[in-house]
Amino acid sequence: MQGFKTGELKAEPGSEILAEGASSTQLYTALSGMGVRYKTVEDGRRQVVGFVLPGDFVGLQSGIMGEMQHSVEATTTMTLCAFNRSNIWSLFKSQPSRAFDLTHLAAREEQLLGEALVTIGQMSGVARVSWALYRFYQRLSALELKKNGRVPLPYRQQDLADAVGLSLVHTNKTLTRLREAGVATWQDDALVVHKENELAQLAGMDPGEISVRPLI
Amino acid sequence: MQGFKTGELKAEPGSEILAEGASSTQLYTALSGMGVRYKTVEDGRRQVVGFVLPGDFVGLQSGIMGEMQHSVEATTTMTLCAFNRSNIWSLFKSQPSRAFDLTHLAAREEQLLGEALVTIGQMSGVARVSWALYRFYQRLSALELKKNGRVPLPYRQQDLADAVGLSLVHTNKTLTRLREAGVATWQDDALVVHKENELAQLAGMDPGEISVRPLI
DNA sequence: CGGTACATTGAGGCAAGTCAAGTTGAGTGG
DNA sequence: CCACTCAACTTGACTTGCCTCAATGTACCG
Repeated sequence: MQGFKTGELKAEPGSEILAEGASSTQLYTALSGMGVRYKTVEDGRRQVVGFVLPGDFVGLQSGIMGEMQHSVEATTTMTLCAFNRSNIWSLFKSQPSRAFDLTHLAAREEQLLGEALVTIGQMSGVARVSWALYRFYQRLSALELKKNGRVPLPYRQQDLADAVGLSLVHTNKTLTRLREAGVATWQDDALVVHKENELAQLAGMDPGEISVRPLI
Repeated sequence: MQGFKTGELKAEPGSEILAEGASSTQLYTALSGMGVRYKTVEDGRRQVVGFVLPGDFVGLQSGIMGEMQHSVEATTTMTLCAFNRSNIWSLFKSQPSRAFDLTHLAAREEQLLGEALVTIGQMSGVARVSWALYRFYQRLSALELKKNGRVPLPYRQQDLADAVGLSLVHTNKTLTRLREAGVATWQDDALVVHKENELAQLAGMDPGEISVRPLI
C-alpha cells in the first residue's frame, strides 16, 4: 500500500481540497487536521454531508465514479497522504482484498449518510444537534483525541447547523440549552460531554454503538 | 455473471425482503416490481432511504459489511434474482472489473443519499416533494416504463412522506397544490408530469440530468 | 482603534406538525 | 345485494418548532 503514495498535501484552513463536479486525479487519506464535506445549492445554502477526521479517506467518489459529488474543505490545517487515481484500478487487479476494503469504505460512507438522513428527516432540533455532538464524541474518542474528557472540535456553529439542517440561530439556541442542561458543552473548539447517556438518549441512539473500519 | 445466480425470489406486497440488522447470505437484483428501503426509529417513525426499482441491487451492504443498515420491503409483487453472498468475494478475486462495477454501485448509492440529504436538509416542502416526483419520473422513464406520459408509481403517500421527511398531511396538501398548479399529478398509482421544466425548477434541479449506471 | 469573523439574544412570523373529521373504494360476509 | 370493515386519501382548524430579521457582544488582527 505504501507504494501507492505519491506525495503529501498540506491544506490551509479554508482551502478547498476537492471541488464538487471536479475529477481530480488525486485521492487522499487525512493524516491530521479536520475538514468538511459539503454540497452547495444555487441559492447559496449548503448542506454539510460529513466531517473529515484523521484517518478518513477523501475523494473515493472521484476515484470510482470519475467525479466528486461534494466539495471538501479544510477547516484546520490538514496534512493528507496523496495517491494516484489510476492506482485504484491496479489495486482491483492485483490486490482483491484491498479492493474489498475500499468497497467496504464506500459502504460505510453510505451507512453514515443513511443515519444522517434518518436524523435530519425524522428528529427534532435537539435530537439532531445531540446526534451530531454524540457522533463527534464517539469518533474523536476512538481516535484517542480525548483528553480530560474534552475532545477537540474546531468547527464553527454554522458548520454544525448546515450539517443538521437547522438555522444558525436555532442551532445556537439549542447548544445553549444543552449546555444549561448540563448535558454537553461545546466552546473554544472543544467539546465536553458531561452526561453521555443523556446525550445519547436525546440523540435517539444507544450509548457505545461504535464500529470498526478498515484503514487504507 | 449468470453463473452466480442461485435462484429467484418472489415477494408479495408488504413482505420484508431484508431486515435491518440482519446478515442475509442472499443478495438480490430486482427484476420486476417495486419496493422501499427504510430505517425505523424507536418511536415508530420511519425514514424511507430509497425506492427499489427494477434493475436495482438489493443487499449490497450486507454483502460487503455483513449486516443490513436498512430494511427492504416489497410494495408490489416483486421478482428478484438471488445471488450467494460468498460469491462476492470470489468476484473480487477473479473478476476485478466486475468488482469495480460493484464498488461503483456502492458509490452511486452514496451519491443518491447525498442528494437526498441536501434536499431534506435544505429545501422547502414543495421542493422536497417535487424533487422526489421528478426523480421518480426520470428513473422510471429511463426504464422505459413511460406510456402516454404516465409512469407507474404504486407507492402510498405515506411512503413519499417518510422519504422526504414531511408529515403525511402536509405531503398530501403539497401534492394537491402541485396538481392544481398543473405541474404534476399522482393518482391511481400513476404519475403524470405536465410541466417537466417547472417541476425540475421547483425541485431545484436541472432538467435532464441523468446518469448511467452499470448493471449487475 | 476600525475591521472582520463568529457567537449570542430577542422579537415576530410562517411553514409544517398535530388533531380530528370525513370521503372514497376495495374487500368480505351475512 | 347491502351492511360492514379497513386502508388510503382529503380537508379544515389549531398549534408550534423553527426561521428570519436585527441587534449586540466578543474576540482577534492589521
